[in-house]
Parts: sequence; C-alpha cells; structure tokens
Amino acid sequence: MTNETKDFYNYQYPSSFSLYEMMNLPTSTPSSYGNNGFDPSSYSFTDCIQSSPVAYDSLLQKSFGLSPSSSEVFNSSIDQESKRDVVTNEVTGETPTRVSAPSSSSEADHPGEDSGKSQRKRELAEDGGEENQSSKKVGKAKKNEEKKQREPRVSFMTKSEVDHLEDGYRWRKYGQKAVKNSPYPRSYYRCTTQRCNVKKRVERSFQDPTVVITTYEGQHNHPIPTNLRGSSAAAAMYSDFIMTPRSFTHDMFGTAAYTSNGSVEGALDYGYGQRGYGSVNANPNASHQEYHQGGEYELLKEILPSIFFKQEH
DNA sequence: CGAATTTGACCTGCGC
DNA sequence: GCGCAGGTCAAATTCG
Repeated sequence: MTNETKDFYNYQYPSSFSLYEMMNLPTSTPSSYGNNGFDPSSYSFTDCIQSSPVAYDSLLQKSFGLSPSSSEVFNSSIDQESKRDVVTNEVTGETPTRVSAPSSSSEADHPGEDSGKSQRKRELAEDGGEENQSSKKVGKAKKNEEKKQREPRVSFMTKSEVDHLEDGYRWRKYGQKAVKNSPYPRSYYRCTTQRCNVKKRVERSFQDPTVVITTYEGQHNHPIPTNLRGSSAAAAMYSDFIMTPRSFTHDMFGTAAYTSNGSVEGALDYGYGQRGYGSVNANPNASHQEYHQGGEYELLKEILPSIFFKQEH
C-alpha cells in the first residue's frame, strides 16, 4: 500500500472510537479521548451496542438479517475533531499514524463560511476589485472566529454501481472535483432543505471501483422528506451497503471475518420507510434516546436511518 | 419554467 | 512566496 493510499484512508477514516468503547470493553488508552471532555464511549455506537448487547456479526444478523459471511464489510467512521489526529490505519492494521487535519476539511473547518465567501465573491465582482483587500481581510477575520467549529463527519463505503445512493434526503450537487491519484471524480452535495447545511461527498474508490465512499458532514435538522422514502429501494437493489465503524472493522474483523481480505458480503435493505425523525431507532430504551441527543448516535440516526436503527419484530 | 446539474473560476490551507 | 489540491461558487445548461 502506498503512502498516498494510506493518507487516503487516514483522511477518510480517522479513528474516532474503537471496538472497545463500542463494546463497552476496557480500553488501554482511555486518555485518547480526554482532550475536550467528550467521551465517545458515552455516545456513538457504544450505546447502540449496549442497548442491544450483541456482537457485531450478531447485530448484523439480528438487525439486518445478515451474516458476516454474506455481507461485505468496509469501513466507516465518525469523525470528531478532538480525535482527528489519533489515527490508525484500520484497513491495513498498520501502526497508528499521526495525521493532521487535512486541508480538504477547510470548509468543514468553517461551517457557515459559505455565506461570507459568496458575499466576498459578489463584492469582488460588483466593486470591480476596488474593495478586494478589505473584503478579504474581513473574510479572514471571520474565518478565524469561526475556525473552532467543525461538523462531525461520518464516512463509509458502499458497494454500489451507482455513485449517488438514495438515502432518503434530498441533495443538490454543488460541485465536482477530480481527485488526485484517482480516475474518479468526487462529487459534493448539499441537503436541499432550507437551513440544513448537511453536506456529503461521494467518490468512488480508486482501488475498488465497485466501492462508493460517502462522507456525510453535519446533522440534518429536519425529517426525511416523506415523498422520498420509498425511492431508496432502488438503490438498495444494486448496492451492498456496508456499515462498519472503522475501528470496529479492524478490531473485530481483523481477527474474524475481515482478515483474509475479509469480506462479509450481502445486500442490505435501506428501508428508510421505517424511519421517522427522532423517533425511530432500534433502541427500545427511551432513556437512551434522550441520552444520545446531540451525540454521534443522533448523527448516525440521521445519516443511517434504517441501517442500524431499524428493527422489525 | 422552475429545479437540478454541470463546469470553469475562484478561494483557502498546506507543504516545500 | 509559490504551487498544489481540496472545496465552493455561480453562470450556463439540462432536465422534468
């Protein structure tokens, strides 16, 4: 694996939480998350697992009717700023590598920057450049102020023939860029709902063109548009969705299904129709729901409405 | 005709 | 400071 490849994976999948936390097991590196007081073991999948204390493969089986041997497992992660520079290459299982926040996250670094940016651009056009310097300075000052915030990101890989998988939300494409060292472009989408600034990037893996890498950024603040709920079936028809937290994949499947290039294959029904905003999840424990408000768990529910949070009985 | 997509230009951060 | 790469804008174009 080349360095670029490693960078690629490190960028896409900075580890955010480990299997140990997810499974509520003791971890030897508890200090990893102590920087900002954010304890991922209190959020993310930990409680998902806790609320349904089964092994991941059992989770797959019970929740999705999948067996590890029949669904292809790739990676996903929840990206949290405080943990961004603690990175393990879960794909290769290589030694942890320190990776600084990538420049590609520049926009993510400055949510809400868009308006200022576009305003600046408009000013440039309208003023004929006379106010260029001042407007640039304003932009920079504004940037610094807003630099702290960064939307959490979740990325995962999906085996699919279509680039843009239907996930129940409405997206507007606002850009496309060629990706270095990849023949496949990266597409940029923004949620079309007003005041919802969730974005997602979609690109095809240059290593495995059958794999689509989707990165979500931010949290939806609205329900899924109801008139789209049925349409996801089409995407599910020819996509094998794989939802595997990055560390999860490595730690668990590194010794199990994931090792020998390990794949766990199968189709997964998106089933968005079951989902309601903030109301549907796999966790029958109401207190958990409250507990997760605003955490990664919520984010996951928003982003993956039916993958992990749907249970049919 | 409005909404969505395309695409070239532009902006920003980072590494050298 | 410069060049590169990622990310965004917005006019033009296409689509339904």
